[in-house]
Amino acid sequence: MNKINRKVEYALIGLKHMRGKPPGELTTVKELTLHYGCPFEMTSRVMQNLAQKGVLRSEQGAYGGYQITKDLNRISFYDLMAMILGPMAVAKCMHSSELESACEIRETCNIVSPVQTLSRRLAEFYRDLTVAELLDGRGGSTGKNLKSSVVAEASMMAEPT
Amino acid sequence: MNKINRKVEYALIGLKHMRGKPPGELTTVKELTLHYGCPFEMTSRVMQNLAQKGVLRSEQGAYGGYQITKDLNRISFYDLMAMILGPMAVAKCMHSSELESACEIRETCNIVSPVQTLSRRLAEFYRDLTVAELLDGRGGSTGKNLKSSVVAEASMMAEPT
DNA sequence: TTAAATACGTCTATTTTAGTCGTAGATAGA
DNA sequence: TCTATCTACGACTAAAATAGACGTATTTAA
Ligand code: SF4
Ligand code: SF4
Repeated sequence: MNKINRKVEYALIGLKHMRGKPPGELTTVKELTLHYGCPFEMTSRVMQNLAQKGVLRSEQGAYGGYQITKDLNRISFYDLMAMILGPMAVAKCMHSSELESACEIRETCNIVSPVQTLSRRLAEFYRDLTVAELLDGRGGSTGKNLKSSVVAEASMMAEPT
Repeated sequence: MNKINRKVEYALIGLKHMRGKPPGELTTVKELTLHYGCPFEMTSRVMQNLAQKGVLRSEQGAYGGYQITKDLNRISFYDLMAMILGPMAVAKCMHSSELESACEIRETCNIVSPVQTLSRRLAEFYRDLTVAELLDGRGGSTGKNLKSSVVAEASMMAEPT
């Protein structure tokens, strides 16, 4: 459950790879597929997305490739996901302005407010986490959780049978 | 993206419904399907899961039904999801003890550590959020985000084209 | 004895995600 | 100018996860 999207992983792989390079040096998609075994077309598409959003600069033609142009400290993980997957919608009844794609239960639903709460807080969480923070690995713990021992009780449980 | 699981929604619907009742009064699945239009079999299964985990008490036979037995303040949203969906695995390479279901990229992957970081922090987030807190709607904001204006910059963007 | 409920294994349909194919366009260098 | 090598992108197919249905057994109050 709650699996991270594969495209987003490829984005992280690419960004991590490019970060370790001297400034100005380009990276081709082929290079990424050879190093990490990620599928060419998909990775290519992801890089194109990031280029469109201004995170990368693309250079076409022979000896072309991609290059990071934006400070990864200024890009939240939320942004990264949104660039690749579009805006986050935690449930069917959100962002569905009109009738289209709305939830068939919505009229009688008693948890719209809770779900909106969840959506808000989850977005907050993702926006608060920068891509640089993630890639640099200094994400041990928020330290915020010293008070949560009250909740930990029921946490050990197996898969539903 | 990041859509909440439907079964979990049905669980919340059921719990919210039962919370509004006088103690001792039972709730049938049929009652839930009539009130909220959620599918009978699925909702039934979800309630069975919650009963097995001790959140609900089930009474069989005619005039049977379900009843909340555990303090929802002591159940994290993480727990609720885990009861219904099993343990959270943010990526293929996690919790896959042996060769089975492991990521085909794992040997060369350069982002295992970042992904583990994400996993840890996300679990922390979900464990820190109680079901009661969610259902009662007092989940405005964590107030923790006053420092995140630096990140908000790139947040307005449309779907990938 | 019966009606109404939970319990649960298995199956099918739908939706989402992952990955491929084919082609067009840019550019450095021979 | 021609070619190798790259990005750009629309459309398509395959695989996996999610959502839901069916069938049947068991429990229990009336
Ligand atoms: S169930 Fe309620 S909350 Fe979930 S999508 Fe439908 S309406 Fe929104
Ligand atoms: S890509 Fe890297 S992080 Fe993601 S699953 Fe495979 S190994 Fe784990």
